[in-house]
Amino acid sequence: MSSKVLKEISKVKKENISKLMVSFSDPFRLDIIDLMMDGEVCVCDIMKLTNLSQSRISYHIKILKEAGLISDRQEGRWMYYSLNKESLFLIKEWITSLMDYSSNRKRCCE
Amino acid sequence: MSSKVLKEISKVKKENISKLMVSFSDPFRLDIIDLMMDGEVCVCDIMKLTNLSQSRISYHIKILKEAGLISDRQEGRWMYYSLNKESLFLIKEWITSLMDYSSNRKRCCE
DNA sequence: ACTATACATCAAAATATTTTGATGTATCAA
DNA sequence: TTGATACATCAAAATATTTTGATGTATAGT
Repeated sequence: MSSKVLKEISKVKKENISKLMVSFSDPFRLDIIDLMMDGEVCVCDIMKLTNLSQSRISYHIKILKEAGLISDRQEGRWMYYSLNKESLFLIKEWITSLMDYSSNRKRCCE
Repeated sequence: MSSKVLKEISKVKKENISKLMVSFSDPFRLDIIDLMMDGEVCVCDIMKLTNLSQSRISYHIKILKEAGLISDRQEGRWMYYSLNKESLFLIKEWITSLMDYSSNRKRCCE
């Protein structure tokens, strides 16, 4: 399967980006990400602010974590989650390279 | 449901971004997007280069189109698809605003 | 008018993701 | 050590997405 831009930034990164995009593809995850904009949040914060159930939040947090989008830090009984700037940078980099795609039009099927 | 950054860039744009992210969340769609990097492609091109079935490609193309990520142009029996720079810009803008999130750490649950 | 090509659309089946509710684990405070 | 809190994990159910194969539509060439 051809993959110009994605191949350029390596196979590993392609999988990273794929997971990051999946992270962003759910509206509840977008809301959770949005809550992390101000800094760290714990699951209890997210519960209060979104009315999602605890296990439901844990499920989405897990996906964000496995995508490398967030980091966690334990403090007693609380888990604090926050956004990883490196991951955001990776996506931005990819979007930028997509945007720089050559705009010269070609014909096909000839 | 709270949505700071997303709210800033309007409800309509939030839905746009959500759809764009869904577009990127499938590996085959990422491959199709990648093929469009060099300019326009037709379904037949994508078939040749990816070995996906025609209806399968049509299905994914439809999702990309509904997300506003690609434009089409008909020429005889062929449909030519290409990436929309505006959509890519929208995503980049969003990622950028996410990256600019304030890094001051807060406590919660107190 | 007939046939082939290029693609879209549809319904059913296959598959994947998400949600729920129950249970498990670690921490803390009394 | 007991009970409460904060969260993770699990299996089953609910739901959503994707794939397949068949059929439909428009265009083009003969």
